[in-house]
Amino acid sequence: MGLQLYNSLTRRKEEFKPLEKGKVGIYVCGPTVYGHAHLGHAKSYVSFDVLVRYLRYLGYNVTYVQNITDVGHLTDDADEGEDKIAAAAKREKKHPMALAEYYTRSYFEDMDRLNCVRPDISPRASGHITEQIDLVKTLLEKDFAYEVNGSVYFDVSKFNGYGKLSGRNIDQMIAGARVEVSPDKKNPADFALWKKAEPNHIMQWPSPWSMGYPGWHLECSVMSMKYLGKTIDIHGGGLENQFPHHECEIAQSEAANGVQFVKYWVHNNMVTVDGQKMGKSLNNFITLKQAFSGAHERLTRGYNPIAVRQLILNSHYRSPLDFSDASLFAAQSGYNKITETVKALRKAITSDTGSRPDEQIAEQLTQLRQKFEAAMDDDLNTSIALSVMFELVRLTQKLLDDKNTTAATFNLVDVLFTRLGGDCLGIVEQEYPLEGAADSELMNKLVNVLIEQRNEARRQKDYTRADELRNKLDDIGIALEDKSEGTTWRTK
RNA sequence: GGCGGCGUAGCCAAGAGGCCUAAGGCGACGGUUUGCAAAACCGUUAUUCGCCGGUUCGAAUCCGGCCGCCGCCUCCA
Repeated sequence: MGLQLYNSLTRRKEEFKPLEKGKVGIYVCGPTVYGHAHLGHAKSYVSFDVLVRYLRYLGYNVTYVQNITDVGHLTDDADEGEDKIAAAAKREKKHPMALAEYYTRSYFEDMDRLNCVRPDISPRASGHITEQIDLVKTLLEKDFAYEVNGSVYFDVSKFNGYGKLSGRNIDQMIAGARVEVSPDKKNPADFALWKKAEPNHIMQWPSPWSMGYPGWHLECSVMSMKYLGKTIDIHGGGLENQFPHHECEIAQSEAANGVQFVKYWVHNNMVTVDGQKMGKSLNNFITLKQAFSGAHERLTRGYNPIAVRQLILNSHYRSPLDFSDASLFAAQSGYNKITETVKALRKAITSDTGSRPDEQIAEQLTQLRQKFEAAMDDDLNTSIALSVMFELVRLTQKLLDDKNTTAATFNLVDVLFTRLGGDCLGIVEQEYPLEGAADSELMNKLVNVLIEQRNEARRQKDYTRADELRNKLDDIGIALEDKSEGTTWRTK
């Protein structure tokens, strides 16, 4: 069957076929870096990360491009308003480029923690001004655009495919327009390709029309073309960008090149927090740093970034996802279960090279792998893929209880955890640091001193003392577990 | 006003005409284990898929109506 992807352009699942055999070019709309990344970014970029990972698992040579928007994205509608970066820079009293750099780093940091693979290319809009000017020139030459007072607009009426992605028609939108239309525009749906800057605007560049800056939609077209070609395999982004952003990208790209811009449009759905749209005014706006640390009044604790990732993968990328403390808590428990199982499994793998894997188990593992792949092939059904991981957890625990399980069998199981849970889903790590996550060896030694004290008390049958030690550690978030091979600890 | 989505157990969430007397996770409860716990394991937890009607031999899945929730259309991932 092969990978089926839901294509927003055709509104149905289609078999994925790359333009060039064995190779995939994918462009994903990146963040506008004027603030820390939030839960919405997490859902979006984890979803596309899994797509990229799965394409690579299938053997494709993937080029993953994700832009960084550091200029041109306005705070207001109808191409009026301020530049988001400029506005935030003023607020934080920073140079716009310093602000963009700061939040770009913050973004990568958060994405790293979510275990998202870095894009192959992370182009900045501000680094592609000349290319953007060139595209505007082409559109003017081909009469798809017009200049007014130093600004250039795309003439939507000249491009008859406008609306094909979002299923809208221009007349409808004019009727429903709630915004005061710029007097410069011929048609309310026209959008800015180049904006003339006010003299005090820091970010401005010379162009044939004015000192100014590019319109927001332009950067994606330009950078997509530059790094992946005039027609690309996959373009991803959030559903809210389907209109107008992606619609505008299609218009300007196809008008300029005369060929199809994108073969498969993939859109992921939005998040809500406690059942409502996430917004600063609702006090439910949660950044990733807050989710990881727990520093938000809606959260009772901090959550492991991979647990956040796992929660995202628990539902389908095209379904909306509601974040709540309860859903995060549930994901954290599930994440712990998988992680602890993998750790125990890896501990059980010895250097015994002579053993052979159990054939029945090998057969079961093959079936699990097939179920996983079938789920992922079906438009990335990560919910089922994740359930396979839990089936694997149960099987592993059974094998761990069985003294006859060979090292070779454990190895086979680990291969599945590593390939499916690790490479594809990104929830199983290659290596886990010391017991207790990010803690130092010193910490480990320290806790072991206390464990030794408690075990001494237990030997003396002084259970009051033993329980007191355990409770005190529990209070500071360290859980002790007495196992047949000794007492272990982990952070909660 | 225009466009779209959703409503499945206490909670999250798959399933999209017969394999469903409905995956998986969380939680809860009972058991095994334990000094007691924890973790792990075993078992229980929806005869039913918002409501009402229809199509069909057969519907959670298709159609119609109603109710409820949400999103986009304006910056957002």
